[in-house]
Amino acid sequence: MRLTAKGRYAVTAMLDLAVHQGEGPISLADISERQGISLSYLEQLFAKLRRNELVKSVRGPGGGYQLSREAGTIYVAEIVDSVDERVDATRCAGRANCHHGRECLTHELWTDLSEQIHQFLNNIDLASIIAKREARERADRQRLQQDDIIRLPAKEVEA
Amino acid sequence: MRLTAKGRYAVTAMLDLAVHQGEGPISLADISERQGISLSYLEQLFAKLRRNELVKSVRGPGGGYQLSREAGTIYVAEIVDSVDERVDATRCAGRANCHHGRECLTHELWTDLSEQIHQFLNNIDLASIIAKREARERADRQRLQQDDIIRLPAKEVEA
DNA sequence: TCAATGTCCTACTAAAAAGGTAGGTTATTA
DNA sequence: TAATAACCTACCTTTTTAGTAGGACATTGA
Repeated sequence: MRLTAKGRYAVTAMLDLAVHQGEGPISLADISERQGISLSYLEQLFAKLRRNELVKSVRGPGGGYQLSREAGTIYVAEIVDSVDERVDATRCAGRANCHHGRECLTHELWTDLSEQIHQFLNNIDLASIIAKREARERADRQRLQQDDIIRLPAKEVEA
Repeated sequence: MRLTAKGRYAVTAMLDLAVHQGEGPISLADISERQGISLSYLEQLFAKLRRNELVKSVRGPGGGYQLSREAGTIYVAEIVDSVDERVDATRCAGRANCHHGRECLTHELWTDLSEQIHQFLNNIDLASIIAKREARERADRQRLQQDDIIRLPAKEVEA
């Protein structure tokens, strides 16, 4: 599991699509402007996202991209994997200095951990990221209203 | 949160230390041989790990490195952060095209997610990675013994 | 029909990061 | 005092990142 700027761009762009879902196809030019990612770079990323069937495209004027599935069924791990194409492995399998069997121990520990991270990201879908944020904003607004009504000193509200 | 080979090397090396904890200082040469990471590269990584007080060193013959704390109190996120020194930000804060406020939405969604990942890795300590593996191995061994005794067909055991 | 708008595709490139070399100095031990 | 191993700095090669350039193809609407 790698997690670089490339993956971040892809997730950000997919979130952008999710947020504007239902407004018809979204052009990469729009995303480029909104998210500050170069158009050509987005094109390369979306070529991969399309090959992995995470988005579908509409060509021609008024065209653009849409999520190919519901935002609630697209998981972060899929997105990251699509654009990052794990060269990975790096296993000591073919290594000369890894002959005693027990030596591989921590290598395997790492792959175990890596698998945990992957599963974690495989449980976070686009819709829930958006929902989580909206819930937080609602809570923030409510807290502010309470402040207005009860006029608690700021310090107590913090806690 | 970045997650590259660099971070993997660091975590792997730290796991190696954790596994050999109690055997006195472990030299980087040992880790280099066991894990297949170049000595000089390890030196660079451990300079950072030491600055972040995750390991302590003993110089001279018989010297090496040891975890500065119990393996159960060292978390993966700390290790990754130590060596990866997030250039990060990449926030649109100073961006020209990010003026309408609402435009930043997905940027913020990403940082939210990033924070989630960070918290996840901040809850996994070295000892628990090792423990989890040992538990699994015990389970595997027991299953094998059961096979021996009951002689179930392999297919049923799988399920 | 044709110009505009978009995806789609390939090749190239500048800059940064990853990963590794080289060549030391310093502290410690036997 | 020789060997060991941390510690430090500068450099270098390769890979990856992020972006450019230039176009072909599909679709729309004027």
